[in-house]
Amino acid sequence: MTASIEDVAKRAGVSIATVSRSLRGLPDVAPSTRHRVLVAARELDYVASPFAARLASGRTATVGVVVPFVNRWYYGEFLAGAESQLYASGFDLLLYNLADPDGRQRFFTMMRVRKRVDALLVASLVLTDIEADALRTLGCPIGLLGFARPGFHSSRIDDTRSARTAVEHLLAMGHRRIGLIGGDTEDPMRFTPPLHRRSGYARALQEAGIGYRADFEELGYYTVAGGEHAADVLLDRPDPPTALFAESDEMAFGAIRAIRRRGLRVPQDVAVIGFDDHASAELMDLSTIRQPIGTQASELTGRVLAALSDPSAEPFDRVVPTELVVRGSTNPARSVY
Amino acid sequence: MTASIEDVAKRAGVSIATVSRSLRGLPDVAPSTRHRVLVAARELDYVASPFAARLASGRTATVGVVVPFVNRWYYGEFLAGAESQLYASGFDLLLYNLADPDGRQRFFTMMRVRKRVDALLVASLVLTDIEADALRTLGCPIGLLGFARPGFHSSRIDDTRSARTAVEHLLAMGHRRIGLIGGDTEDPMRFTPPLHRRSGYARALQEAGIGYRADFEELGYYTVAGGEHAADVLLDRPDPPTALFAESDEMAFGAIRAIRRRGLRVPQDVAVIGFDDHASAELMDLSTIRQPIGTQASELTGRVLAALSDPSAEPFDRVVPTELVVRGSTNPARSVY
DNA sequence: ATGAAAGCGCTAACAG
DNA sequence: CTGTTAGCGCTTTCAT
Repeated sequence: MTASIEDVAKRAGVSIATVSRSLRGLPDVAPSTRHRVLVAARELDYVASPFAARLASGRTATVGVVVPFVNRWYYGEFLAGAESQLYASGFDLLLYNLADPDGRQRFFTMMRVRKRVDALLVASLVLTDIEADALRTLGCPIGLLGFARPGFHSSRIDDTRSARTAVEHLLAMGHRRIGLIGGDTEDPMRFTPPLHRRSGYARALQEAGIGYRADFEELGYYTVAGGEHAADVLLDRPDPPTALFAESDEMAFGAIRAIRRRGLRVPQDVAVIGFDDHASAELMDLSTIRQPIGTQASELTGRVLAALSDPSAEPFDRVVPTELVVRGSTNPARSVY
Repeated sequence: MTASIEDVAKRAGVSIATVSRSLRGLPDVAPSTRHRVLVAARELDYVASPFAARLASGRTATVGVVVPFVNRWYYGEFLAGAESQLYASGFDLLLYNLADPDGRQRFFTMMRVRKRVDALLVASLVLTDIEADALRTLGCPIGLLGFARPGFHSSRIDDTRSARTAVEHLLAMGHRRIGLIGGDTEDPMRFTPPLHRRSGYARALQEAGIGYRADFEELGYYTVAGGEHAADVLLDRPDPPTALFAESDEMAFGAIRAIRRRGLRVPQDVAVIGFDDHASAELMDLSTIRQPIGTQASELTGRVLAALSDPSAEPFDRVVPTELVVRGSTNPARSVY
């Protein structure tokens, strides 16, 4: 088998306790001793067994990361941010992909994470009380991406304010009939965004003195196909909207497609604004709200790791700013085509 | 603290060995005894400490998954496939995102995976001999996604054959001047695809009796922006191509954009075909080669897990079929707009 | 500054 | 079928 701490101890002529101290960079080791240990370890190509260390120390040096869908752009970005920081800090990253309501249920009832992680990062889930309780029983710091909840750390954007900004931009471009393509607030996966983005939309209209019209709202289910269908429905109205606000870029892409398929032009006939600044938004020349996922990911990860060293640390809730990005889908002057 | 195996043993009035057997479903336990143990465990809300079990058994019940970029569509799909299978099989998934050449180097020199996994899944990396050796020292089954290598398991598509199919489609549509937007075969991240997709392109032209033209080949670096620039260069030639084969859909998206920005139409003025069947390919109405990532992921994961129970299992190399998907970017009759 | 020794919470022979 | 007993390879007091 591979070398153990005892082999290193023998070779360096010290006790295993000293090897442990030396290798972990603990104080109270004579420089010369440490050097000897380091050399011996290198010569034996020694790596400490993480499991033995975890069992003995009670720390797992592992952080669990829970995402609704690994294969969606947004969560990929989040993972990239979290991973690099965790790796650099010496933590292992245990991935949990919920994938669907079943997977979500399985995750929260089995709680396989138990005894496996020092901390947990959870992305974009509107937790039920039961789920929140399940997480609390882990007894470890937990970071929430996208929404706040008492007792948890969080990093997020102001969805309401940002949605309002998007709609205000449409208003500023002269639109008065503005449709909404949203998510299902009753969706079994219960995402965060739909709730607040929708109210931001409503607020902007209200402040502009425009009455809310239920027939200008349609579900797009946060997918391209859903957005396409929603736009079709909205544009079939007798008095169709001249602009559409989609709660996600994916839905906006679908909307653009629906508009073009009707032989209409974006933005001259119908303007479209999305939300997220998806990697393809620039390609689609889509105006949108840019949110810094990397920033949210690293701040969240950083604070959760900090909470590990200082458990008395205040739970924090960071709201990072978003930015309106105007492209050709709302302003013909900006069109790249 | 939380309940340990001893607490369960006491409560059930048996030895810890019996608890261990009962909970793991091992044979040679009286049904009544097992039942008593199960009840006691449930009452105490007991979960075995994975680290203690790993230390004692030598098995980690963990699989490492290495991807070049978590935040790219292709790897998200791969992860989704691998995760669901690993989770279902009771394995933890340790994620490693290389992100850039530095990260890659760090991964292969530090080899932090050592002593942490029972098996490893590696996506799309053309391994150097040194890297391959580093992996071999892990002494565990290793599955490669996207390319084969002696001593490793693999699941992949036939890139050469598929690229040929793509170009043959262009030829069938009457094109004779076909440009290539490819990846850098000298790229520090050393992806698999560029090598073979390029040769498939060359082969198709050759068989059609069309000479290879170096000035019809341009690097797109597997990004949208790169594809856009490459298309611009190609279309600036005195005698520009009438069709473009991009080695990835992302590059094809960029190419389409470049074409439209010149006021030209796809496919009437310049046809475009990509590769992958990216989630946005349908949206962009892009003809492409569809490859079943989910199938590759699950077959690879399955075989690697099988190798765990039967280490003498033959290394396997599975080539899964791809499919030409014709859309509006090569055939106006298929256009959805 | 260093070592001895007692665990950490399991699994895996080996008895019986 | 069940219990006893060694470890697994570390970390962590507590001495010295």
